[in-house]
Amino acid sequence: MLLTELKATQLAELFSALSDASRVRIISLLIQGEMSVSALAEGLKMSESAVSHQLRGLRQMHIVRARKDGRQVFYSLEDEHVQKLYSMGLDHVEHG
Amino acid sequence: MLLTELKATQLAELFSALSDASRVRIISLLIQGEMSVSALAEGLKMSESAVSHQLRGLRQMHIVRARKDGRQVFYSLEDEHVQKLYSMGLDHVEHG
DNA sequence: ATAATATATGAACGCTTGCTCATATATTCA
DNA sequence: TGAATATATGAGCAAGCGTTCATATATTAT
Repeated sequence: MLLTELKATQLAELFSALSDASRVRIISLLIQGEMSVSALAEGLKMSESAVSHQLRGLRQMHIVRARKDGRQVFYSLEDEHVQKLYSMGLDHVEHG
Repeated sequence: MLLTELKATQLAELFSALSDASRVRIISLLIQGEMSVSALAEGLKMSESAVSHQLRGLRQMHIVRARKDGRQVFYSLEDEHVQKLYSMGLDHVEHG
């Protein structure tokens, strides 16, 4: 069926969330559970600023959610959709 | 589990295939069956050159395959993986 | 209040991307 | 052979992206 330009754009935006290695790695960590910005930065060996910028984008796409606790902010996946896309993609990359 | 940088990059490349509205629309047409470059260009109201450039990228990612017949080249999806990602993404975009 | 810590934000910069335009290659037809 | 058609390709350009660096904001501790 023919896609409207709007839906094509929305689909492209959704997949854009996973179209960068840094974001993929952020999501791979968040799949295991919520994590603070600095924990993500340390785990990924990225600057906290770079991580924060990426998280902002993911937040705006409603892919992650932020929970503030004291001066830390813990991020987690907003729903299971992206995780499903992630596993399906990983499966494709690993086997076949 | 922690992703290697290599796999994160491969995953990002895979999702990049669907991270642009033009490519999403190309794939939405190819899901219905193989199509020539000019038919794609007409259906999508894109220049044949733009379509051809995108098809080259998709070919290099092994997402589409080319079959030459006379002076036309018919493109089709190389396997069902991308189609599965596409439907899952579309599902997410359409019903929440 | 002041300092220290955690995160967010804006500007700037280099890199990539997707297009157009011109041109090249391949195939068919007259 | 020469013209017409279908696709591919390369250069160039504008827009977008991901980072760094400097700075701002919010929270906690002294």
